[in-house]
Amino acid sequence: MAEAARLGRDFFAHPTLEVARALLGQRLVRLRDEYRLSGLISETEAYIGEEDQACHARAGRTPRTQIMYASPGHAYVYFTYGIHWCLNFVTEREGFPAAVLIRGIAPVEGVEVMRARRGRPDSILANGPAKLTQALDIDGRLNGLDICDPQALLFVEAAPSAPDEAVRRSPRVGMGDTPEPWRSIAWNFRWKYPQEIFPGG
DNA sequence: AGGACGATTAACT
DNA sequence: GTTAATCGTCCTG
Repeated sequence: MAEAARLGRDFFAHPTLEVARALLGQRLVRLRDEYRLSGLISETEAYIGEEDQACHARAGRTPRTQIMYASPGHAYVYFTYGIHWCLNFVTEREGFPAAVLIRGIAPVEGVEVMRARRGRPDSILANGPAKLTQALDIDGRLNGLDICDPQALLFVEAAPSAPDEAVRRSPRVGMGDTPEPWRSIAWNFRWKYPQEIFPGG
């Protein structure tokens, strides 16, 4: 089976809500020396501009948010709660801070390695933003990576998009004291894929 | 310089 | 449902 095409910059150079929706079903791939880890993206969330009071860029350009102002197709990997790493892909255009948070994947390749890394049941191997980064060995070393670079060891491969009837939209998770309308706006996208194919989604 | 809190998770009761 | 873990980031003074 030939390697599928990596998604290029054009895929990410669109309105963030469109990119977040289009990513459902695409294959997130992490290459290591000896093996390949991958999964189909099952949940995403959009963070759009300095006005979005849930977006890290609400504070403007800072050392942390600088990468969100880069050209689309860059990885924004941030550290939170003193423990966890979360993965985003920069969208839209250079100079405008926006990104899609990857919140879940359905493991496909390297499941044994993910099991070993996570030490948890398969049903909850990678169904959370900080779970998938642990399963795929993604951390701050990958912050700022251009995932459209053909040499990159983290990228997204083209795959059939999730069908419309299986996509659900809801408010973003973990909004805490975020003011309205940002707290309740439905910028979370989830693929309700068949349980019999990928338990735990 | 100090403190509150976080785009979370897992282990409790 | 509640809470600890654990520290970078950002805001206040």
